[in-house]
Amino acid sequence: MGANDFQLPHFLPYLLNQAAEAASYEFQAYYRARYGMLRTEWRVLFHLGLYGDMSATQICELASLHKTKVSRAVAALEKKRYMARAETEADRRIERLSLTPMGQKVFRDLSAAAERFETDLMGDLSREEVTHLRRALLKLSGLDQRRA
Amino acid sequence: MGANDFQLPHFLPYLLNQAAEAASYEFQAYYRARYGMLRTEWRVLFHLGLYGDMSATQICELASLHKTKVSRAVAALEKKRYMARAETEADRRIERLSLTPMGQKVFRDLSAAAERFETDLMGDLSREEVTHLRRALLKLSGLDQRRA
DNA sequence: CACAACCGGTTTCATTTGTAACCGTTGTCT
DNA sequence: AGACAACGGTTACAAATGAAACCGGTTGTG
Repeated sequence: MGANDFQLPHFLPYLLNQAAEAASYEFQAYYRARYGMLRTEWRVLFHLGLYGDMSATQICELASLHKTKVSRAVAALEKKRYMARAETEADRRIERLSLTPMGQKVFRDLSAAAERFETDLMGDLSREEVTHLRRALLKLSGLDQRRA
Repeated sequence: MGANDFQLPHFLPYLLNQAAEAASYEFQAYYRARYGMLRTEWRVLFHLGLYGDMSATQICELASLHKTKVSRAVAALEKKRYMARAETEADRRIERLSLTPMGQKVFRDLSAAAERFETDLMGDLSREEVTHLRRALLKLSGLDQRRA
C-alpha cells in the first residue's frame, strides 16, 4: 500500500478520462465544424433521433445531464431549426421535443459519421477486446442499471 | 449499416465519457471538499508528486493539458502553498516546480484516497476484467505510445 | 551584433459551465 | 376551494474553459 506503487497511467479515473477525451476528439471536431454543435447538443439530438420524441426531463434522465445544460442545448438546436417544441395538452409544463426534417437529416449524417469514427477507433482493438471493454464500461458507468 | 443498429450505450466515445464521469465523481468530491482543488490542480499535483520536480511545459506534455490550464492550476496551487516555483539559472524562462512539504502531505493523502476510490470502483469487476480494461484504455488514450 | 523567429509562461476576452433563484403549472392536503 | 409543496423548464450570476494575443528570454542567422 502507500503512494509508492500508485501510478497515474494505472489510475482508472484518469485513464478513463484520457481515453474518453482521445476517443471523442475527432467526432467532436466533425460535428463542431460541420454543424456548429456542442457536445450536449448532439447528445440531445441523438436521444431524439434514436428514441423518438420526448421531454427535456426525460433526456436529462437518460443522458445524466443537468437540466440547465439540456435547456440550453434545446434552445440552440431550436435556433438552428434542427428541433421543434410542442405543448402537451395534458400538462402544459411539459414540452414535447421532436426533430425537424432538417434535424433528422443532420442526425442521419452524424450517425454515419459516428459509426465511421468508432470503427476507426476500434482499429487498435480486437473484436473480443471491444466486447469486454463495452461490458466493463457499462458497469462502471451504471448505464446498465438505469436502462431497460 | 445505417443508423438503425446504432445505439448510444454502444457508442464508445459516449460510453467512455459516461464511465469516466461516473468514475471520477467521488474522488472529485473528495479533493474538492477537502482541499478546494480543481481537476487540473490535482493532476498537476500528482505529476509533481509522482515524477518529481519539473516545468509547466513538461506537465503539459505528460498530461496532455493546454498550457493555460496548467498555468492557472500552478498559480492556484502556489496560492494554497502546496507548490513553489524556482528560477532555472540556465534558462530563465523555465520555472522548476516542486511541492512544498504541505503539498507533499496533501499528495500523500490524495494518493491514498485515490487508491481507495479505485478499489471501490473495481468492486464490480473481476481482476482479469480490470487488466483488460486498463490495456484497452491505454491503447485508446495513446498513453502507451507517449510514455517511456 | 542586430534582428527575427521561437519558446516558456501569463493575461485577456469570449464562450461554456455550474449553482441557485425564479416563473408558471400541477398535484396534494385539509 | 385555498394554501402550499413539487415539478418542468428558464434565467441570472459566478466560476471555469479555450483561443489568441502578449511579454520576456533565448536561439539562430545574416
